[in-house]
Amino acid sequence: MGSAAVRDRMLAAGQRITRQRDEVVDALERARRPLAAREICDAVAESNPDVGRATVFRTLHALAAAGIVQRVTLAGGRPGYLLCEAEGHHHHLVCTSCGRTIDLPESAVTPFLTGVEEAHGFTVDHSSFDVHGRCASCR
Amino acid sequence: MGSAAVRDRMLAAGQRITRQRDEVVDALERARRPLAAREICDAVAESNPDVGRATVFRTLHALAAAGIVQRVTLAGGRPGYLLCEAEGHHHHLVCTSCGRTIDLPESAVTPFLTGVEEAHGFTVDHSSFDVHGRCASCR
DNA sequence: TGTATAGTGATACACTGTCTCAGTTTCGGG
DNA sequence: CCCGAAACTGAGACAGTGTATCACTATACA
Ligand SMILES: [Zn+2]
Ligand SMILES: [Zn+2]
Ligand SMILES: [Zn+2]
Ligand SMILES: [Zn+2]
Repeated sequence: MGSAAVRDRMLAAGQRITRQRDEVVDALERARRPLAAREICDAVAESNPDVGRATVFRTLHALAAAGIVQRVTLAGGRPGYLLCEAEGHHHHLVCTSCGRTIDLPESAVTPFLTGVEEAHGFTVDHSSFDVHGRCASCR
Repeated sequence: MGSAAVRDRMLAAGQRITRQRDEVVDALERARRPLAAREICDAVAESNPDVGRATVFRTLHALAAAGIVQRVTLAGGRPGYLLCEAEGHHHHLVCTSCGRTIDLPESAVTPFLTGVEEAHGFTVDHSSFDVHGRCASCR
């Protein structure tokens, strides 16, 4: 696994460390930007052609459940997977130019959601924001 | 077309009114909640089995371009299509219990996005929020 | 009514994702 | 270090989403 922290979080979630999961994490670490499922399959197949597609999806699911990977929406509306330093659920700004992402601190999001809940009598269970644009270095 | 307003907006966008597009709008009007592409295809096929799948997708694209239909994310992450009273791009709260949606006024969203832009030197081109939870009447 | 052009249906294709099932691997305990 | 329960895997089938092509048709507008 990429790091001991990642390893521990997988084990803590009752999940096992396998060769295949290593490959998926490695692919995401090398990219340092969100990848489409297809890109992950291709990257993994390059170092180990025997890894099945189903395993890649299962791994992404397991990594997301452990809070290691976040599912984001790429420009064009297609889903992508992102390996994050930050732990737990959070939101991202996605640069349409360089493809990199910026973590959005929860402190910026919580007041907004609270306001929405109060204004509409709505209880938020889950939220995910797709914010696309240009990062500071791409302007 | 469902209403004269919808008809005019299609024409204003250089788009034509066809029997097939009528069926799609009717299906969405009857549902009064976001529908998956598959559900729309099924509903349309019920009243006119000769409408092709490709046409349904093209119609949804055309309706979205005219601001008549909004693409939202259903519980489970699957895409859905919603016929909105409100014109133009806006965001929604989606109730995981009854499936209905609540329009989020831009006045609630703009300050949040402006704050994000200022805090990160980011220029927002497009945003879409998936907010799932329970509406006032489902609690 | 005529006509430029937008729209259509069939079909093929690519991507995302789930499920099953028999066989394999991992991890923790003894 | 070995064992076994349980997690994991690969293959393959299946379903949904969405785009592209192309010959044909219908619409809007003058
Ligand atoms: Zn992140
Ligand atoms: Zn950038
Ligand atoms: Zn709306
Ligand atoms: Zn509700």
